[in-house]
Amino acid sequence: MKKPALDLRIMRKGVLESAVETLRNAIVIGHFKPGERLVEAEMCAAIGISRASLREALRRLQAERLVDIIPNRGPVIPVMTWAGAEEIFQVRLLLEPEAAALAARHGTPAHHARARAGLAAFAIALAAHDMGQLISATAEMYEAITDAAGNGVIQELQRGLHARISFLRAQSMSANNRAATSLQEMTAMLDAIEAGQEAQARAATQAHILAARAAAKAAYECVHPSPAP
Amino acid sequence: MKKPALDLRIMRKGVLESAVETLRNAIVIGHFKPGERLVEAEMCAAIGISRASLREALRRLQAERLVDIIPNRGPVIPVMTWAGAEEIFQVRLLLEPEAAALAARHGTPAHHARARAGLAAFAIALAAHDMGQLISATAEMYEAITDAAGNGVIQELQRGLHARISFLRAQSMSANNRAATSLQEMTAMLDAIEAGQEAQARAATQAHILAARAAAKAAYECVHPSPAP
DNA sequence: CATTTCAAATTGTCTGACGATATGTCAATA
DNA sequence: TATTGACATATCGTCAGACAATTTGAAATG
Repeated sequence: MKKPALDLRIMRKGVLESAVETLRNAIVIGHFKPGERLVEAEMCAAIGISRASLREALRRLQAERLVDIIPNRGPVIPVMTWAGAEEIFQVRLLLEPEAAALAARHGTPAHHARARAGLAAFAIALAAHDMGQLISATAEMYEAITDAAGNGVIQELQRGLHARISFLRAQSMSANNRAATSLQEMTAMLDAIEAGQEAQARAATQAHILAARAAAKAAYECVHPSPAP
Repeated sequence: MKKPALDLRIMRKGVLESAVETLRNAIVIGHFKPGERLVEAEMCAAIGISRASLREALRRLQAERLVDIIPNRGPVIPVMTWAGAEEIFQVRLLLEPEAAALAARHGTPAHHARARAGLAAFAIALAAHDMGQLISATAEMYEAITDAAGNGVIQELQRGLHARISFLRAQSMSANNRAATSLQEMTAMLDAIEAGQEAQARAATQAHILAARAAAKAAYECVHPSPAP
């Protein structure tokens, strides 16, 4: 009994783990511009870790497709074409309605509460125009839903897909009043899930994704003015 | 003009990249037992690279869920429970029939040829009882199909899911004469895809996955005799 | 037999180094 | 002027070695 006793082993993350989270968050939030290079030395200094550790972190993010590591050029924030984004929406269209249906069938009150909390946070962030919170609240809500669905693989894939289009989401959210209608759609999803109505949950989720895709496309084409050489 | 001139820059993989492939292959083939620890020092010696490089490789594989890295214990081959495998089949059931349908719609003769070649390799490997070739041939065929489908995200996810259950497949293939019937099912898939019959391609793929799941379950329960404490 | 203590094994992280590759600069040339 | 070539700089790829922290198995102890 020589240890400080109060070390409940909770939250003992190593330098590496924190670096991954820090970087992932920075990328998802949009702190780096697409195409921007991440010079290793600079990152080391910024985060305060050694190059070896940083590179390990980058490998993880590379596998998550959150950074591109170009041989002999180093890490780069990937540029997302609209075609690429559309592929992701296409997959979301396959996964998430199913997840919603599963959640409607297997969800517990605890899950519903958590999802509602996420939704509430979303509403608050919406009023506060806090883009960062908006995104993390969305993530939390989906986390609760996929948790309720009971399929860890879907959850994991969903997480990855969302991360990849997060900055697109940020744009489409800020543009228009997309976030407001998004709130309504998500509310409909949760309503159906809580009511245990699988078909309706599926439909609501599908509608939500389609709307999100449309908004994202609009936002994308706004930022990327259709070029003509 | 000091370089060997004939180095068209094609195929210039670094130590790291090759290490990832080597390890991934070894794991997928089943060269390591589930739960087995991968001691870094040993791996370095075996592959012939530095610890730094090895750890970077392991991080990639960790993100792909092909190794578990337990804090202060190091890399471990993940143990796949049946529940986990079933989750994967559930997701495959969502992705692959759709991919087959897309392939039926967009596939070109070149794609079909490649898929057929993969299938042929599968048949050969089947006759030769070469498990390794059996797995890589399957992978090649699916690669061609998802390529034809034209959705890179589906392809990437599919690749990852297959890798994860590959060793399970190895078991179910060897057991029974699963591989033989599998060959028939895959032939049916390709037939439908080449004929451009979307609905049929979807159905055939679904049937194939369901059969594979059943076989995998049988094989799993055979290896893991239902325990009773 | 349960518990404590200790030493070996292994990981987490850092530092420093060196060749290889890419990219920008600038002069020489057609 | 535009193209080419040569050089310098920045950065990456990879390695070797070191040291503290942690896990773990075994010996020692009560």
